[in-house]
Amino acid sequence: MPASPAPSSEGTGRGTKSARTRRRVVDAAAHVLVRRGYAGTRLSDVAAVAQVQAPAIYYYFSSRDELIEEAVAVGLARARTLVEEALAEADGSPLDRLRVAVAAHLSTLLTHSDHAAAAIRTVPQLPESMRARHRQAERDYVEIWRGLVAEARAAGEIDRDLDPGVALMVVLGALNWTAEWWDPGRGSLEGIIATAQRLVVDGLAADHE
Amino acid sequence: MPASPAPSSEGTGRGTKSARTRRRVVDAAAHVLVRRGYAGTRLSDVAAVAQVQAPAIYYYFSSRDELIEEAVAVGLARARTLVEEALAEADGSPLDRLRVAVAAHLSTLLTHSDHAAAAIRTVPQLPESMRARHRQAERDYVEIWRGLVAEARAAGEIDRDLDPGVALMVVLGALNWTAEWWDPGRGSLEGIIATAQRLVVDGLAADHE
DNA sequence: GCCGGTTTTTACTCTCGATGAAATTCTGTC
DNA sequence: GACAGAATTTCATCGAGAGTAAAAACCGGC
Repeated sequence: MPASPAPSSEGTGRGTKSARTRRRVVDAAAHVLVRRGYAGTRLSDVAAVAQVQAPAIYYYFSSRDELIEEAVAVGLARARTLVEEALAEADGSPLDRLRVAVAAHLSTLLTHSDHAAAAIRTVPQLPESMRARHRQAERDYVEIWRGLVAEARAAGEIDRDLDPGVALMVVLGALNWTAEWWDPGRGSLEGIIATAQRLVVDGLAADHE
Repeated sequence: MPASPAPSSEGTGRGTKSARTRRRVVDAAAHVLVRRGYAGTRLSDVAAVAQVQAPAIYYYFSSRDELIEEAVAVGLARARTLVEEALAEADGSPLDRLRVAVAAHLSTLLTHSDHAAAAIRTVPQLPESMRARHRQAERDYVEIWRGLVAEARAAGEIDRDLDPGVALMVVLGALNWTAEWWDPGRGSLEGIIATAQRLVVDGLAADHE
């Protein structure tokens, strides 16, 4: 992979130089992970993106897997935090809160660097041990959503005929998959969010007659 | 990857022994592709699943990439064929036809071996040259869906406020992502299909008051 | 039970990429 | 302006996995 200028926020942030390099490496790992998958993520590529020599990575991480695991974990944590923060400020009906979560999830996924995307799209390829450690975090995140759906359902705002568990996964799928095709050329982020919100809410909403 | 009994239809089918071995290899490739991604697909693993020695693969394919490309192409072609067949028999409103397509797409993705899933989930990781060749086929497939949405829209059955292109991708995402989490333990295939149909159609449907 | 073609195997090469180790350059401190 | 530690590099090792080559096993006629 040809060395490219290095994506997003890198190097710019606060902290010691060392801390910034470290962040650059993790960001680069996420960047490569999203495009090449777990097995395809070569340290040499990560290094090129982060603008260091490959062995330098070992100053910060003791193995390739450790780096990858951190990149993935950071992504999920970030998504979760942003969604929780957004929800904390949201009042309104349960369906409104769902709308807020949809927006937060999408904007994290599509703009906040490649971390969230790496976390979400790479997981299935991770070796089992790593995946197991990740699973709990994943479950926790889905739990937030499950809660939202449950509230909405309790409030009678959700179609009774839908299996809430399945419906939730279908909805999350719709959101997650956007990372697969969206780029700013395909329409504005706001446009996607609006479309997704409408689709999700109308899809879930209790019968409309 | 420990040699496992070999998935689905393999070896069973019609044709000369040679043809059956070949099919087994392609099926095995799809099987591994789905779980490990493009870079993670080792011929030794494919061979183990197909129950041959790794070099035997070279009797049928001249390179690893050629094998992978075929596995992916077969998957997409299969999905397309099944959806087209299902649509050919479907009458009813445009939204009904969409429902039919949703069912066909999902059942291909979730049951007809790993091919379709490999085709859909692996593509983004493929090296550019291979991907380019695949892109056209992919576009053709999406075109079918675009047509369905357009018809429904023309018939006034779809919410005018939705951007049809974006909405379609969101819908396809919801369907494609199911391959990421579904297994028979999570509910019946029919259950998923029903939920997805409802969600998709209600999500797209023209305003309901 | 022998033969030419087909299919599969065993034994071997070659390259790439993770990682290790030592050498080198920075950086701030006195 | 020399020193201790931090950060990073260059050089070297090593195993894994793609691909090759030649030998072996299999298979349907005869």
